[in-house]
Amino acid sequence: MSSEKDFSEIVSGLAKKRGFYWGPSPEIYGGSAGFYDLGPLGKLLKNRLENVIRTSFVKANFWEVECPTVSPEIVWKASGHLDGFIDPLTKCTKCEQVYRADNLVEELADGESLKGLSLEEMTSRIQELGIQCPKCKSELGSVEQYNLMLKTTLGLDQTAYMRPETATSTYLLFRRLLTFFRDKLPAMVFQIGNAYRNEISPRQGMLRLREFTQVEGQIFILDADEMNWAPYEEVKTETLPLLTYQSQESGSEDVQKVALEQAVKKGYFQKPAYAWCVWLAHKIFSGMGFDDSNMRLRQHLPTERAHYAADAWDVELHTKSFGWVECCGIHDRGNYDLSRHQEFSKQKLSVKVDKKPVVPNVLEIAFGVERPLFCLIDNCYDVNEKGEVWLRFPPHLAPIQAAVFPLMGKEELVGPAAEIYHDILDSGLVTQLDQGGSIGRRYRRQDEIGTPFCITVDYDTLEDDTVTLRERDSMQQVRIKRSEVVPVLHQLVKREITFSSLTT
RNA sequence: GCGGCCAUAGUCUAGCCUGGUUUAGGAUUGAAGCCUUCCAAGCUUCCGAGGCGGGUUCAAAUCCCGCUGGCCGCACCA
Repeated sequence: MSSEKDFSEIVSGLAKKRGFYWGPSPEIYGGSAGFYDLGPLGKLLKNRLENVIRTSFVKANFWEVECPTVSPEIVWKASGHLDGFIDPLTKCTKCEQVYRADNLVEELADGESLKGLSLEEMTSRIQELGIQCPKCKSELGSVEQYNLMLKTTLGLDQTAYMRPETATSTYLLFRRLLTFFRDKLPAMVFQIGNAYRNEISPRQGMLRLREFTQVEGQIFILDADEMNWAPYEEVKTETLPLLTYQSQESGSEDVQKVALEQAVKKGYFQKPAYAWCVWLAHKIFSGMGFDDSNMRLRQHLPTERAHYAADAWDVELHTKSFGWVECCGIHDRGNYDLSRHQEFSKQKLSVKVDKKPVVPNVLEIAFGVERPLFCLIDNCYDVNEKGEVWLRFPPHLAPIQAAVFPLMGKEELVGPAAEIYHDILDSGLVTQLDQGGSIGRRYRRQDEIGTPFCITVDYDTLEDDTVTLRERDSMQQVRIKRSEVVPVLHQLVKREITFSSLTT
């Protein structure tokens, strides 16, 4: 087995070679870290993941919205991103090493903290404490803020920011949504769209991007409903692969399969509605091709979680490139966001409960699409001792679902192959017609981009109207009637039948 | 952002140290053709490269500097 670093390069090499993703973009100008282009196959794959996500949310009674990616400064003032999500940085005046001012103080001065101080106060506090650059013992410069939002300007002079999360833009719709949902809570909406973070130094390719597609599902919900949640009752006997904070503190990475209701009983989840959100996140990731052998739900340690959060869990996926990768957060945001926007916008963002105004809580499922996209390619990568490569995508996620070949490039075989190709295309599947090179080479090409099924037209086809259907993973073939090609492919892709059922 | 290492066709790589011998070599992929009745077969032909910008020199892929990007370590990842 190759080292972890080597493997991520193998994955990226294949992705680049076969048109999954390219970068950093713009490549012909040298590229900017944290930006990638999706090639034709990568875009198909991403669309398939987004379709799974969209379908899962819709089936769970969420409604989709889309908001602008740019909002004026006040929005981010209210959300807390402008003041709260800055990093106070200080730079050594001599060696130019940059430090997080708050971390540096907590580390070097016992019991001291910069929490709640202004930038000027932080600077003078560091001087008072006599803190110097740990590296070269020189004086540190003044504390400055580094905001992770990308700044822009609307019109001539209105300051605005690219959204660092889609969630905030969804919250701004609360009054409209309340009307749409006819004043009834809970209200469930989701958004799939781009978000932007001006990372100081993006690394690890597709895992840390400055522009990425975010998915965020929101439930606007009242206290009482959080504890009494009908959808939870329907799934509470299902099990989830949990890694609790207690096991982590005891140094264990062992996942326990725990039924949802057991997890609530044991206090891993405080609220049934939150537990259901964790279940839904797990279900969405299962649909995206990950199973419990490479997925776990990890509870945040008490030190990691925000002070107001009773429950805090992540979905993590295991990769051969980077080990466990954090891919999704399930958050109990309380009523912080709506309260803040109510305060800043002077608009009423409450509902009446027992004749009193109450600002609802928000439960959130949040993740980026590019991370599971990368993890799926990583997980599906397979290579044999001859160096032949397979991407073993589940059929419903494969960019190209079926390829059609004439056994040889003869006119009498190419004609029928082209007809079958068009039939498959018309039926709504993505397919490819390939007559270049030997038949073996063409099978291999499709293996390498993860096409689960290939159809080959040979001389028997001209006699008895049958074709061979070849499965990627087993490399087995079966003859089926030409008229069955389209329906059989659809059944295979939807996993209604297995390939082996055709061979008996 | 700091330190170390690095950057040659789509991909992997040779040459660089010791400047001229190179029309930058190979493998693989890709395209066209021949052959071929099912798993990267064979033969022929073809496409395709020293990141960007400066400097040194008669001459730079080769030496030097800057930028950009990558990897590793540190920091960062709300």
